[in-house]
Amino acid sequence: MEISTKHLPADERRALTIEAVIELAGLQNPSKITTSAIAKQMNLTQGALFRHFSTKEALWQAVMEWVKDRLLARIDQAAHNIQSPLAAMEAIFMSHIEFVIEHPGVPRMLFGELQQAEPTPAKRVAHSLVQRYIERICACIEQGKAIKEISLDVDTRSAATFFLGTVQGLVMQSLLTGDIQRIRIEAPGVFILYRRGIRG
Amino acid sequence: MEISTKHLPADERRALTIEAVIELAGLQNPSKITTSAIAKQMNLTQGALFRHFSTKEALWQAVMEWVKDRLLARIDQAAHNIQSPLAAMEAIFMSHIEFVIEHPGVPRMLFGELQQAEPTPAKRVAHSLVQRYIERICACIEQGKAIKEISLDVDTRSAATFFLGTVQGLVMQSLLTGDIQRIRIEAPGVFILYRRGIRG
DNA sequence: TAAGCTAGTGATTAATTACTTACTAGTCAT
DNA sequence: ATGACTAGTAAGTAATTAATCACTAGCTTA
Repeated sequence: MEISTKHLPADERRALTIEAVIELAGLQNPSKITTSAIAKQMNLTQGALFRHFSTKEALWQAVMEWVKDRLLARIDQAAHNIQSPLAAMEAIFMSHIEFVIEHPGVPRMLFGELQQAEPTPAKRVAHSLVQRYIERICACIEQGKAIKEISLDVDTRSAATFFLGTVQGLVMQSLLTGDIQRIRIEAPGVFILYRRGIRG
Repeated sequence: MEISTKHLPADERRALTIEAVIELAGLQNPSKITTSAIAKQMNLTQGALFRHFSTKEALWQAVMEWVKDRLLARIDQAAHNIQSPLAAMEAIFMSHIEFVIEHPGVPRMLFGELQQAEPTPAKRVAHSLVQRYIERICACIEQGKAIKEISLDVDTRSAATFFLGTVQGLVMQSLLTGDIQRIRIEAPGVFILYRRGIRG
């Protein structure tokens, strides 16, 4: 239909810009994405971007907020209405993996942003995303302990960090093989190992 | 004694340059380290660097080679003379953690380099480092299976990826807290979880 | 001590980058 | 249709970056 229309309303253009950044982040080092590259990706001139985002930093912040909202919503929905904490964690794990497969640039941006020396606005958002994510995993683990599904001598916080590290490890693997789809196949096996590690 | 001597022999200067890069990588996003910043870190003019490295890319390759040699040597030595495969893996894990604490820039550079779109020389080296690392972990796991220390229904490759991911997760945690030392405290607990996951 | 080489300086360069601006095309309400 | 507003263009700017170069200080050896 309307492929590559010029003159879009501002909010649509903003949304498209964010998507363009996330797509590019899947193809190259996120911290090397230039405003020219973003503009090119969406058939726009470079200057036009600054009509919608006052600075590049503001754009990155918007991107991280998009990521935060979507990812947290996704895992919340995945865990919704699942009684068993362990089963909820498995659902969160798998939905996170699906999210990463859809948007391979996301974990790369997250990690890159957390590395930033100065506390940029985007880093702040990334930080709060990870913290909230870990809080939710911690809550599952505590519930699991309460009903003896999870071993009491597991350190909750360590196990939650470990959970996220597992995803990160799968992402690293995909960077090595260059094949993102593979992590969908490997993920269940890796989650089994994780579950055996914390089970009561 | 000889603090900040000028006019060093070329190989000493090369070594100091590599160390300067690794130190800076612990403080800021590795892909944003400029040649000026490196020179400043070692009290040298920017142009002088190019007497020792033909391009910045060549410098990065040298850095990754330094990392590869040191890290592989470290884990090999850690596993040396340990009979039990599981104990060897624990020794490798802990020595890797110690290495990361000494050089927090290293895992950040590794991950960043693997993200590079074009296959730069540095990326090639990073790639081979990770592959060799994983091969060694795979070998331990296979040995462990042979003597029933490790469960036979564990997928060797997944478990090896998982091993590295665990380290990566701890690094991520340190980026969040800003405290590298903390991972030394958390590491043993996390390894216990890992071991429980694969134990026979 | 003088010659010869090595390593460092400091100024310069071309390319790239985020951002600006003067102008213009497209859209929509009246 | 017209006018007002919105979004896009294209050219430009200042700052930063990797790399170069002419020159020089300082070891080393004869």
